[in-house]
Parts: sequence; C-alpha cells; structure tokens
Amino acid sequence: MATIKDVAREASVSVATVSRVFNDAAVVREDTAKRIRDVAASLRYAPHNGARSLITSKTSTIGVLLPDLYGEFFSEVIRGIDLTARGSGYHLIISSSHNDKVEIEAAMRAMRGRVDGLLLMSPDIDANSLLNVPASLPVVLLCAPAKGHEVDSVIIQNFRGAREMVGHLISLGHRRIAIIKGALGNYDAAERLRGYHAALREADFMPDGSLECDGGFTEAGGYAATMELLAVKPCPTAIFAANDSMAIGALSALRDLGVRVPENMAVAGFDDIPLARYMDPPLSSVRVPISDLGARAVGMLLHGITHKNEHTRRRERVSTELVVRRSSGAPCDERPPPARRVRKQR
Amino acid sequence: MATIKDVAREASVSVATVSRVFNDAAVVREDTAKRIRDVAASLRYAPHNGARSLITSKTSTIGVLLPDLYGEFFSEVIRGIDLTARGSGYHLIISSSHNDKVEIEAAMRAMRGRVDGLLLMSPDIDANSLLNVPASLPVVLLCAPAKGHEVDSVIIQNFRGAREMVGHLISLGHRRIAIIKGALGNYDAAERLRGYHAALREADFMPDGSLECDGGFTEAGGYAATMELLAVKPCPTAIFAANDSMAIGALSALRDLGVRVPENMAVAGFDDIPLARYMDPPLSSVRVPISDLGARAVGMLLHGITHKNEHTRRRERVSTELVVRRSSGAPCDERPPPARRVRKQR
DNA sequence: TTGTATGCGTTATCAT
DNA sequence: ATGATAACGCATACAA
Repeated sequence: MATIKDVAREASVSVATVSRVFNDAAVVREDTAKRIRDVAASLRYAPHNGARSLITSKTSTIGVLLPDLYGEFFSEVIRGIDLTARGSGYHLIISSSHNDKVEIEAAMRAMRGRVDGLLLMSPDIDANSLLNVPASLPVVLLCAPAKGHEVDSVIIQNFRGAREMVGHLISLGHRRIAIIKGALGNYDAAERLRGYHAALREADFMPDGSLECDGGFTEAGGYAATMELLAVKPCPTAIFAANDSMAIGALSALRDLGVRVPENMAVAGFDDIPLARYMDPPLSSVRVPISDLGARAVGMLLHGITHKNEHTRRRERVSTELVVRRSSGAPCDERPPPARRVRKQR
Repeated sequence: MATIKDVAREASVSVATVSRVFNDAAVVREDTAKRIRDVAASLRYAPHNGARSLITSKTSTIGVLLPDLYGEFFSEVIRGIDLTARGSGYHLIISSSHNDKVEIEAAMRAMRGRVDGLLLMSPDIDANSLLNVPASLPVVLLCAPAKGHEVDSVIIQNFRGAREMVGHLISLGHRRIAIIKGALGNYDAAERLRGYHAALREADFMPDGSLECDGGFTEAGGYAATMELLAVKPCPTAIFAANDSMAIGALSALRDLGVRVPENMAVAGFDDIPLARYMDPPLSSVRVPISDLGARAVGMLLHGITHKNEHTRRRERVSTELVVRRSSGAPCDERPPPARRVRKQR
C-alpha cells in the first residue's frame, strides 16, 4: 500500500508538500499540487488515518456501545446517530451485545485511541463503570440514569408518557389495565412501570400484581405475557405494553385467541416505531422521536468533544406524545393514508 | 490521558516491559508484571489502538458500507455481522447513507488505515469503483452483482425465491398476479422481478405491464403501489411484493380499502423479516437467513484478511425458502405460537 | 513556495 | 528478564 513517501518520491517533492496538498492545499503551487494529485491517484494513495490521528489526536470517529441490536427501535436510533455524525464528518464504530458491566468496560477500553467520544446505551451502566474509561474521553449516556450530574445524558420522558397512556385507557372506562413490563433492570422499563403505577394511583385503583407480566421488550415476550394475562380472573380489559414490539406480540396472541381488539381488549404500546401504524388495528402508542434521540445524543457528544474543558454536564429529556389509533378503542386522532418517506430503502 | 511512558516511569521500568505486560505477558516476572498492572490501573491507562495498529498494521476492525439503515432487514444484517465479527475479536465501523458512486468511493478512502477489510452493500457499486480502493484491502460485496469473479461476494437466491413464490400463487389458481417492485437499479429488486417474470412465463401467462408497480422497498411505497394496483382493470387477485416492508404497506392499504386478505386478495412478501409472522393475516414470504447473510460475509472477509495472498475469489449464494402463511390463502405450513428468543432486548 | 526534522504512542529488534 | 532504540505514516514548526 502506497504511503506518503512513495508519492513524494514519485513526484519529486518532500513528504511535507504532499501532506500540504492533502490538508491546507492553499500554500502549495498549483502545478506541483496537480502533479502530486496525479501521482497520488496513479498510486491509489490515501492517507493512513491511523497515523494521521496519532499526531492530530483526532479520530473523527465516535464509538457507540449498545446492549443489543434487535428490532426497529435500535435501527432508528442508529439511523439518527449515523445521520448526525456523518453530517459533522464523523464516523461511527458500533459495538453491541454488551450485557454485563465487565464486557462494557472491556469494550470501552478497546475504544481508546479509536474514537473521540463515546455514546453509551446500556441499562447496566452506572457512574462507577465510567471511572474505568480513560479520563477526558467525552461520554454521553443514552436511556440510562445519570445519577448526579457527573455525565451527560439523553433520556426519554418515560414516566410522563406511560402515565399519559394509562390515563387515556382509564378515561375510556377501563378499570382493569394490565401491563407487560420491559426487561428487568432496564431504566426505561422501570420508569414506564412507575408511570403506569402513578396513573392507577391517581384514579384510586388498587394495585394488582397479577396484572403485571414480564415481556422482556420482545415480540415473543409480549405474546407469551398476553397468553398469561388472558388467564387472569377477572380478566383485564386493556393491556399496556411497555414497548411496541411487545404490543405487536400481544396483538398476535389476541388474534390467535380470537379476542377482538379493541372491542374486547384494548391494546397500547410505547415508542411508536414506524410499523405501529401498519398493525391491524393500528397501534395506539406513545411517540418517541427515536432517531432524534440518537441525533441529540450525538450533538451533545460533539459539543463535549469540541469544548472539552468548559463543557458543563447536561441532561436532556426528549418528550413523548400520545398517539391514539384504533387499538385502544378511542375515536382516532389519525387515519390518513401514510405520507411517509418514499426513499429508496436499499 | 496516560501513555505507556507514564506507566513505565511510574513503575520504574522501560516502556518495552510495559508493552510486554499488555501483550505477550509470558516473559515478564510476575511481581513486576503485577506492579505494572497496578500502576496502569491507577493511571487508568489503556493502550492507544491507533498507535498500536500503526506498527502492527492490524486494526482488528472491519468497515461496513451500507446504502441505508431503514427497517428490520438492515438491523438483522448488521446483527449477523456484529455477532460474527466480535466473535473473532473484530470491531465494526459502520457507514451508511451512501447513495452514489462518488460518496461510496470517498467513504472507502476514509476507511484507509482504520480497517483491515471492507464489507460493501450497495446497488451502485461495480468493479470499477473497487479500483479506487487501496489495493490489497480485502473486500466482500453483499447483495450486489460481482461481475466476473474479481471480488468476493455473498448474494441471495433472489431469482429462485421469487419464482417459487409466484409459482405458489399460480398453483393456488391466481391468474392476474401483480408485483410491487423494489428500488430501481437495485440488484435484488431486478433479480426478484426476473423470477416473477420467469414464473409467469412458465405458466404461459401474458406479461402485463399494468401489473408492475414500483414500491422502492418501503412500507409507504407498498401502500401507494397497492392503491394504484387496485385501480387496474381487471383487478389482480394476488400481489407479490419484492420485500416484506412493502407487503406490510400493502396489507395496510388493503385493510383501508376494505379488501379482505386472503379471500379477495392474496399477498406475499420477500425476506421473512421477524415481523412477518405477526402480521394480520400472517404474511407468506420467502425466507432469507438475513443475519446469516451478514455472518457469512464476515466469515469470507476474515478469510480474505488472514490469507491475503493465496485467497481465491469466491461467490456464495444463500438459499431461500418458501414460507407459506395465511396471507397467500393456502393451507398453512405454520401456525404455532412463536417460540422465538425471549432475550432481553434492550 | 518548499524542505528538514521532530514527535505522536506503540511494538519489534537487538542488546544486555 | 529487562532496556535502549528504531521503525510505523503522518503533520507541523521551523528553516531556507
């Protein structure tokens, strides 16, 4: 592979001049610049980014640590991250499937020297883990509790969104509302459960543990949880799933059981993934601006990278919005033919 | 940020010894090793991977270039890639939204010095573009035509899968079968269309251009295309969508129009994304082992990286499988409660 | 406008 | 078992 030296030799100039052509081309004479560019092209030369970043101490890359990669939620988050990052000239190095603290810390160390900052999405992370990351590496936490304010974070307005959705179900007359909970130990899951409880409390309903099922945030989990819930006596009349994947699993289970939605069972989800409106019946959900979530985290991270020193810790909260569709049984906000992007998908 | 020198000084050893501890720890005395590790921990030292790869000329990273990031298909591919790559100790640097040749080539150059190999998924790529990548960088093409055999590639058995699905619809008695085509210029889209044509030809059906609509591989595109198809006279009795996203859009459109599936319109998709079975009715599709696709591409790439010289170009083809569910109107292969992974999703 | 020389943080080679 | 030092490929301060 051709190096800057090869180009310099071939073009009869010094490496410094070649370097200048590939950076501040301004000060080099046009004809020599052209000659250098020609030689570089013929040699298929491209600067070695590793070497370059060694001296500039800039990688133009941000690291993204994820727990997993299933489903539309993640692809939307990554999309938002990717768009914003590359819009600012940054690359993305993605590492997923980190389920415990040890793995995460190892992954964080492995990022040293590869990235200018870290985007961390993990229910298992806490402030202590961050102590193991090389200091001075900017970090933004995504969907995780940033205890204190020692680290930047972007979180979803889970509590309010869940409370609002359950309040909506209550306002429709439901008295026995079940919840399919998200993954254990997950921050979003815990907050959404808290919102559910708050709404019930505000309506003076008695809490009922038999109406709370684990669903692990997956379709299959939602399916299984629904099967369980239908066996509870007296039967719930509404199911609030802590995310859309589980709600989709619930719809599937209810269909298999011959339970009509929303006539005999109201169903609601959370996240409002793109597919929610394509369900039958279209799924009521709590809209989360998913790709925005990623985009804002990147924005915050880039700010931290640029203003490393005078950067004050901050915590952003993306707001949610109730989206009522047919599955919850109310008159609908929305039933137009979808006017979404019609871009080439792949 | 602490460097190897800081650790060496603090531990009163040379940098060479520190380096040995972090690599071939075998030859260093246990007590000095421990001292060095302690110092490193207290300094929060982690080796600088950029510097390391500069001299080892290994990055332990593979680059992934994608055209886009929408939908479940991509997240599944990436999942397969990620799992296989990190299983072999490789990181992933992902770059998407590359829609034309110029962008792709720029992205490829930007990868120089960051990656040991490249995974390329793009309808717009051809052999010429590859000439602009620094030679000796292994490349695997994903879902793209590798003209000749000058480059490794993994492709889907599109033609056969599509022909089989359309044949299935024909065997159910359909005579007017519409197709919602994928994105223009896309290899998969073209091959699936070719399979559709082949099946019609084999049944001695007259080709009918009014039954072919563009859908761009998106849900919204599938929705819009279906609206158009329903206006065609005489009306088709079956719709074959070139991917599941569009099929889901089609189901949604048919529901809005009050057309019953499969009684009044059979629908089939392609890819068999995880959601297909959760549709109402469950979607007949052509199963593509999506995450395998990514996994095998990585395997091929790693082989190319390891055996750079004696690596012969190869071309793998992942096979598809007809999955008949209710949407196509046939007696079903499948209708069990889903027994899928119930792992924590996030 | 261009060239020379130094150093970024690490590993590898050769000593000791 | 450990140390000194030369690379790796590049950008940049300083000279010319």
